[in-house]
Amino acid sequence: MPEVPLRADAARNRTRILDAAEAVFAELGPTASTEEVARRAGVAIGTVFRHFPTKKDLLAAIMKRLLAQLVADAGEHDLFSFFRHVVAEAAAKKTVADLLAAADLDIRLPEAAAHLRDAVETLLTTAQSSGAVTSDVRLPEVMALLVSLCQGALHGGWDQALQSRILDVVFTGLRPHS
Amino acid sequence: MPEVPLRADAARNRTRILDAAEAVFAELGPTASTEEVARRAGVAIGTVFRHFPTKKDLLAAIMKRLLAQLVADAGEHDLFSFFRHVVAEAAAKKTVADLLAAADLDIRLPEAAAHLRDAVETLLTTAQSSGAVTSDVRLPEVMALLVSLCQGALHGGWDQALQSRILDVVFTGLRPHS
Amino acid sequence: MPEVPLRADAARNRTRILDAAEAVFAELGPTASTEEVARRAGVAIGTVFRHFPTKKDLLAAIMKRLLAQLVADAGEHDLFSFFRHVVAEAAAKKTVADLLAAADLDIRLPEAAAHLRDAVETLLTTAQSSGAVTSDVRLPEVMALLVSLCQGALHGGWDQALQSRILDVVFTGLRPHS
Amino acid sequence: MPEVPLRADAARNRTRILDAAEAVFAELGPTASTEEVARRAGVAIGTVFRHFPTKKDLLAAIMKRLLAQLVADAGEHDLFSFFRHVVAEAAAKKTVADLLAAADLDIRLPEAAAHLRDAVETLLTTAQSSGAVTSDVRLPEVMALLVSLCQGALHGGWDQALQSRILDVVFTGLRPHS
DNA sequence: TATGAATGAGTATTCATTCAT
DNA sequence: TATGAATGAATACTCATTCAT
Repeated sequence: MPEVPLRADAARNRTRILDAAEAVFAELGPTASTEEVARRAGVAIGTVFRHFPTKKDLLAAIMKRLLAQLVADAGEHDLFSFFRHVVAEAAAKKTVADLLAAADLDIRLPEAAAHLRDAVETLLTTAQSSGAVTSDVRLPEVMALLVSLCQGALHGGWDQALQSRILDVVFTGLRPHS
Repeated sequence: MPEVPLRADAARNRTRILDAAEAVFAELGPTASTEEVARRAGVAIGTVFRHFPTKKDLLAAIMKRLLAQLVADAGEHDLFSFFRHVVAEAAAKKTVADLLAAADLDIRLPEAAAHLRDAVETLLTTAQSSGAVTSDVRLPEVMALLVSLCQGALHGGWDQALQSRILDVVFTGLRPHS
Repeated sequence: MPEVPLRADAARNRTRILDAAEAVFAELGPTASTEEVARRAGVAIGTVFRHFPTKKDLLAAIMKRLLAQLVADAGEHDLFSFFRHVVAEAAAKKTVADLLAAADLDIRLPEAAAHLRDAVETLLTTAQSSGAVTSDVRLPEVMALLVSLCQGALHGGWDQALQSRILDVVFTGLRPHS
Repeated sequence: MPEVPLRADAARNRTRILDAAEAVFAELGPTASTEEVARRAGVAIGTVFRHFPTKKDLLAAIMKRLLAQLVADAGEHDLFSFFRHVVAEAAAKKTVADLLAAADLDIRLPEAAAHLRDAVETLLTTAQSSGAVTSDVRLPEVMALLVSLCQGALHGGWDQALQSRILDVVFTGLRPHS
């Protein structure tokens, strides 16, 4: 939702660049070169910098988009299935986790981060109301576990079965216990 | 434990460099320059490269030492307190988590990684025998949770209380449940 | 005085751009970006390049206009007051001096330069006839002194009083001496 | 006179680089690329930046050396012949004038600039004592005239004879007048 | 004719690594 | 063996200029 609507071609390039950047940083980590992003997007380097004046801006834009997507996804999940979904995404896209965790996320993207927190809070409250999750836990530790698991999934190369068993441990920890 | 024993001064330099590198990478992340490591170690850059022909080698050496330390620490802990210990270390030293998680850890340091796995396996078996941990869980998910929490601690800036609540969720998930 | 008369709006843009360029280069020096000129003129970058196909052309056009203005001013001055006027302008507008001095001025703007020379020659002749200036000096050194003082004023940041004392030395040098 | 004496090879390179830089900037102006300086000096680009961490530092170093040379030269001249000498140098080396005039000279090289001012002051005082220069003029205007003439010589492409006639005007202006 | 997005060569600077002293 | 100067590839970013809309 850009403040000034872009020309059609500019908008198309913006998207292309974001897509390419997401892929490149997912594959090669955040030290990948902007030149590589341009190459993969099929545009000249200047075009990348016209859209994102700084590499940091480019990274921030990716984060923003990813977080917004997660927030949108939250609507179709309960807390546990949202965990599964996010962790699966993280395993696939390096960036999800890297960026979820970016130290300065709150600094650079306070709104986007807050939205995600809100979405998870809703899921948590619902889950607690329905008795699926113990009322002992609060939002911060739930967010922290989500982030941790993403990071783990990212670096760990877990297979499907293992991922499941890991999440089961955490879910058990979140359920009400006598 | 070098195969050919080093001259005393060379050995001293090796240690100095490792110490400096640990500190530098902990502070500035793995993109910190080798030059900075040399400066902090009080040796010339050439000396660093004589001992560790590659930056990767230097990073690997740090990992190896850190893992060895963790293995040694394992002896004085039960599974839960070991979790607490490792996570606390990770929060303090960027490197612990970064390196625990390094994708190519198994590839580059297969032995060191195996040793840590063995140590955790011992703790796990003991914990299961004593009934502290459910016999449902197996080593891989325990390792994965440990790694995930380290990563989370690293990037999350958790305070003491939050860290405690997070671990409680996981511990509950690991305990036997009716 | 374009050879083909411009449409009214095009002419207006041309002037706007020249005004903006003069201001921008005066403030930021000749390394200021053409984009900044466009911004300040309130036109798109393409418009600047349509009117002045090259940055050099834009600079040349400014020079031309400035020189023409100086020539016009000459009519209202004697040699000494003209010196004062030009030097004061130079102190105010970086460009006057920079451009007066541009190495390729004669090459790129032979006519405009010749006109200025003519104007100064008239002033000089008049001054010599009236006995205000020694008949020993000739046009080239007078022009050279004028250019030098402009350059000096430009870079020197002279205050009013100093500027006066500097000019006094030169004027004394130009006056008839027993 | 570096604080820490350099290794012989490093010192040799430092000089080479300064020489090359002086030539390059003289020819192509201060926008010439550092790469060109390296090429002309016969060293790799990294070497230039090891010696002068910033392009500004390199320019400052040239200035410093040039100013020091001028100060040294002052000892062998009276005021008028010093003027001649400096102006002749400026005509030959773009840099002398450019740098003499550098807006931030006082900011970046206060000592070097002060030394030159001192040297000229000595020459001026002597000239005034001997009656060669009027006691009306003071140091600031003398410095300003020197700088202006350098700038003029730099950009003007004056031939020998013209240079002489220009200086004669200024010298006449400086002499005692009835 | 005006717009402003796209191009791409060019520039300062960094840093792992090599090698002469 | 240690030193630290030299190397040079790599990288983020700029800006004059072109061209599709």
